Amino acid sequence: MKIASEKTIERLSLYRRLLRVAKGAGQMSVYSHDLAEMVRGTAAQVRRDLMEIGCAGNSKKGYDVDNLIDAISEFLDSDDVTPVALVGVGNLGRALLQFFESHHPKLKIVAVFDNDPEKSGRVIHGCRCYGMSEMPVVVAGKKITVAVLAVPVGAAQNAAKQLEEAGVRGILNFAPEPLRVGPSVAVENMDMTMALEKVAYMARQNNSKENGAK
Amino acid sequence: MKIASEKTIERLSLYRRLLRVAKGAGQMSVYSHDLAEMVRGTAAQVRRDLMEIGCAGNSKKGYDVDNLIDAISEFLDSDDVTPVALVGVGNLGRALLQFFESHHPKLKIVAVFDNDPEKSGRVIHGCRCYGMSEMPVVVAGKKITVAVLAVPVGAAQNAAKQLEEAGVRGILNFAPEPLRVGPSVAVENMDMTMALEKVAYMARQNNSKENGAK
DNA sequence: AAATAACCGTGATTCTTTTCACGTGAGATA
DNA sequence: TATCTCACGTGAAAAGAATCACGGTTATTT
Ligand SMILES: NC(=O)c1ccc[n+]([C@@H]2O[C@H](COP(=O)([O-])OP(=O)(O)OC[C@H]3O[C@@H](n4cnc5c(N)ncnc54)[C@H](O)[C@@H]3O)[C@@H](O)[C@H]2O)c1
Ligand SMILES: NC(=O)c1ccc[n+]([C@@H]2O[C@H](COP(=O)([O-])OP(=O)(O)OC[C@H]3O[C@@H](n4cnc5c(N)ncnc54)[C@H](O)[C@@H]3O)[C@@H](O)[C@H]2O)c1
Repeated sequence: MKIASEKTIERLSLYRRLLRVAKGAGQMSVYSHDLAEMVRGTAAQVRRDLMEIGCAGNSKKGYDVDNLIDAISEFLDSDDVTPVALVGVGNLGRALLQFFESHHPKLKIVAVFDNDPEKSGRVIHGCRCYGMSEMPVVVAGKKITVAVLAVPVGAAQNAAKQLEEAGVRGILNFAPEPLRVGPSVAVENMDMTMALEKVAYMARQNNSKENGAK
Repeated sequence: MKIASEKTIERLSLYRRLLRVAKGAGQMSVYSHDLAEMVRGTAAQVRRDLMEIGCAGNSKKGYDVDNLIDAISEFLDSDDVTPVALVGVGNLGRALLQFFESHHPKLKIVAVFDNDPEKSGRVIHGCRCYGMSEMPVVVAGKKITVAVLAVPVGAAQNAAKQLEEAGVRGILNFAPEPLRVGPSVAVENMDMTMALEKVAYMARQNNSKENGAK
């Protein structure tokens, strides 16, 4: 399968979600400009993204919603459910566990890890919690390749290392700290502190634009 | 003050955080390549970013850590503490509330809103919870311009509208749904579903790269 | 059946962001 | 003091992403 740019992948994920709600509302087909409007982008870009995954519409009815969803799914998803590990079951970890429990058909959290001995062995939201030392065998046993990392800052780098060694190839990192891992591990950072600082900055720009300051 | 690209702003936020830990470890100065290594970028880019905010180092000792932190802070932060609102105090909202309570000197959540009458009037993590109808007066009264949005999908667009009307100029949105707001409101999406799909995709790429499939 | 209109597919273009690479200057070395 | 080294500052080149714009196709209208 061809490879697409990260930006395109992000947008495809978005398109699919919006297409699903459109489908739920009974819509059978969409135009590129409809999709564009939904994601606040341009029609040309939508068409380009869809072209990347070799997806054709026709000129009078646009794209068939079902087709599109299937095409995007074939591109983004693996054929079977992808097992995911969660590391760190604190406030955020628990929220995430519950959130992903329901929201995704193809991504399933199948194991959680925590170094708190209180938690080891317990079942949280239907997931057995393992100690960190059990990671290699559990990860290998369940063929886990993707992990969500929600441990405190100081512990993130180390946990990432352990995950890498256990065979994980993609980490969604919530700790506000860049991870050092080998080139065969993809890391995506969800840095909320950064995000909030950014909106605060931009809000201030907007504000002073309004209030006179040229 | 000059305007910088969003990417630059993101990196500045990251630099500052890493500089603070370096400072905590007693380091007095850094070279551009040190910073670059920390953020997994290039030295040239670090220098360019710092140039943007008019920040000079000298050739033998690099950049002074204290100076840099101050320069970035002057650029990113407002002079006084920026008051922030949180809308939606569910699982995620509570975690965020607790998280930001401690972690940031210049951004402070000063009010939370929820439409659950159970929560109205209660104090959660030191924050008074208001009903949605009280938003206009509270936001105006506390001069809030930035909000964190953590309500369920169906409610996000509406809440965003209310925030906009109340005077908010920047929204950090956790609902997996693009918001339609006017051009004077900056929106930053924290779309975890998208992020997880993305790492899963990339992990799969990495995996098949390793296992033969050219 | 010809004309019209709307929208897709995509080469070419423009705009943005990143990287290169080299002149400069400050301290170390001899 | 002269030279050497190393990192900064930055114009120029390269790479990457978004937009433009137009030919082609398909349904509808006259
Ligand atoms: N809470 C939030 O809303 C929020 C927001 C943004 C970022 N974060 C980040 O997410 C991470 C987790 O936040 P949280 O609020 O859930 O923290 P938390 O303290 O509530 O939970 C951390 C969990 O990790 C476990 N843990 C600690 N050290 C560990 C280790 N070495 N190995 C394995 N597990 C370990 C703890 O037992 C605990 O269960 C932190 O890095 C935090 O900065 C949290
Ligand atoms: N929980 C997670 O880890 C997680 C992860 C990613 C994204 N999200 C998103 O964040 C949002 C919140 O998630 P959550 O898990 O905290 O949900 P939740 O159901 O636990 O909390 C939602 C809160 O919003 C309040 N609310 C509902 N309708 C409202 C309205 N119209 N106006 C004001 N408040 C209203 C509810 O009373 C509740 O307190 C959702 O959009 C979810 O998709 C959550």
